[in-house]
Amino acid sequence: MAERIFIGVAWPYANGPLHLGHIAGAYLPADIFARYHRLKGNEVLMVSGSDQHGAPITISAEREGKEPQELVNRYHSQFLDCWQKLGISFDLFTTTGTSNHTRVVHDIFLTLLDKGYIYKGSMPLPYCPNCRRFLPDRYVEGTCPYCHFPRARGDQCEECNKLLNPSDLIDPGCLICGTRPQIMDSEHLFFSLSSFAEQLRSWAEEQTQWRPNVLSMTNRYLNEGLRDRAITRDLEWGLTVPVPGFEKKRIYVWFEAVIGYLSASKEWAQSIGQSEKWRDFWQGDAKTYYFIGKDNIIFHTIIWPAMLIGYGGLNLPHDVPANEFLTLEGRQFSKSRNWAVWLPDFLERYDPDPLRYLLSAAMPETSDADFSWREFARRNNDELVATYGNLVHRVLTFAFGNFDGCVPARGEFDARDNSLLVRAEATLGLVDELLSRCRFREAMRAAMSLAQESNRYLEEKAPWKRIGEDRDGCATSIGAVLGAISCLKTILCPFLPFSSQKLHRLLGFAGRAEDGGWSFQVPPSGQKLMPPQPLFTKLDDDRVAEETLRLRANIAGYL
RNA sequence: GGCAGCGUAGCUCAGGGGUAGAGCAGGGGACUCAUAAGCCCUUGGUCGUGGGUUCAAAUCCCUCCGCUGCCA
Repeated sequence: MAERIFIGVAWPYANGPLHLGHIAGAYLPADIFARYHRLKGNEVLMVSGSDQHGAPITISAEREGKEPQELVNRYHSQFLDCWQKLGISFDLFTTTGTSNHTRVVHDIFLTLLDKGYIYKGSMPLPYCPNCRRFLPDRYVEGTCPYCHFPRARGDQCEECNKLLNPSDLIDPGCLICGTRPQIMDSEHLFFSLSSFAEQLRSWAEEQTQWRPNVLSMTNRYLNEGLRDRAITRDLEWGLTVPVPGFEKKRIYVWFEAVIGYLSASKEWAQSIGQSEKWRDFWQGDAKTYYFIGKDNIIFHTIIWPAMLIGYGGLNLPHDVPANEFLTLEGRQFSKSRNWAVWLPDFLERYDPDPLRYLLSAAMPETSDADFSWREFARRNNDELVATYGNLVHRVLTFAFGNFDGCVPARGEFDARDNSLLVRAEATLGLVDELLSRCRFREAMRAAMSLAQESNRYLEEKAPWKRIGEDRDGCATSIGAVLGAISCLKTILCPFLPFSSQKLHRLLGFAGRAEDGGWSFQVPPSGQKLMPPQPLFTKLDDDRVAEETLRLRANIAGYL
């Protein structure tokens, strides 16, 4: 029976390009999961969008002398381009800048206000007497009390990474004019997170499918006690507050961004002309998954669920398979230090599937994982090319050259032939089970071990020897191994969609590799093969050296 | 500073009270269809340190060291 699967993916912040850490953390696993479920015949809705509001955007824009909207538009189109090139198959990738989003956010805001979950209060905040405005944390700069870095921000010191309050800073100043801010009370609206403590706790206790890191982070937060949070800010850039007296304030970005999952679903439904269709994915027995990095866990297991409970009538997250972090050559990715492999840059020079392979095989599922160019080249050359790519190539060139470019007519399978095909079928089942539980690394390993088994089979059958003495037996072996390869094509579809499509065509199939669904498609005898081409190419050591040098050159400019 | 997690073969990691595992790298071999790829065999580790519980600890508990994250 077909299931309905909603997949929400973290909303990238539109003030800078994406790097490989974002992909490994959320976008790739979400896409693998979505493609897998579509292959299974399930109905999938995968959405996300650019997060366009908040102080970091206005600061970046001011630094570049641009309007926030201009900056945001640039990164949004860059994101779209990256999804297309990397094969991240969103059903909709929108933005928080749509009128639809505002409408949905205001609806939730006003409903929570009506129900008493949002209330007025005041808090002491830095105020610049010269600019005559309250300053968001990031608009206060001063000397870090810990490391004495002279330009620490009011929320965090970029030098030593300590979290700060504006009042911690030595000699604080307004980021815009430099005037020393005063502390004044400002009226804001608060979300009564504490009202949901009991409901959240009993709900979280039932979520045995969650990963240990997600469970422990959530429990720790619940145990510390939930505090109400201010959900408005003294900013101009952002969503308006639909409450009289708050015309000059804006909704705090984390509060409205998570609502994007719902507003994007409604926008998607509109776009296909069935405006109520979003309900299929938010109500009833649809399952809801959120793919995010570990820094986002509590927003998806505490805050967003609290908002959903408060609003009522919508499904809570079924699973939040948060990944740990990807490091780069052993160090944290850092935007401010330019220590990163930027995705647009990467995709200009490399194909998507080798990256998808590496990040699947070394996904930071249970602990942090490291990306290095040397490891990328090694896994590409020694695993992807040598084990899988070469298997496909050696079989296809042999079949194409010896059997008139067709899948040969085969005889009866013997025990060995059958054991290979049984193994292929079993791998299809194993990967199915692993992917349904979001075990990506293990699933990829299972697929690769089928490729190894196929190579082993070939050594045993040695069709290159038998072609002269036992042409029929040889044809049968080639038929069996073509079956195994065809099965691999399907299994790897979620991970390596581009090369699976290429292999689909090379095997002589028409249409799309996904058309057959999650099933074992054996190429029929007589099917015309395409002239073989390698699926992947090797990366030589010079490329590794060149890329590593490029990385170090980038960071050198910032030290 | 508080709280979690991690530290296992040269590298990347899995396992998790009962004679140490995988892939890759290293060494040897047979083969040649294939992107000098693939296949077989094989060398590597007192499982971070010091204690404790147990008949038995890499696995449980505590100390310490190192790394990472969350919170202040």
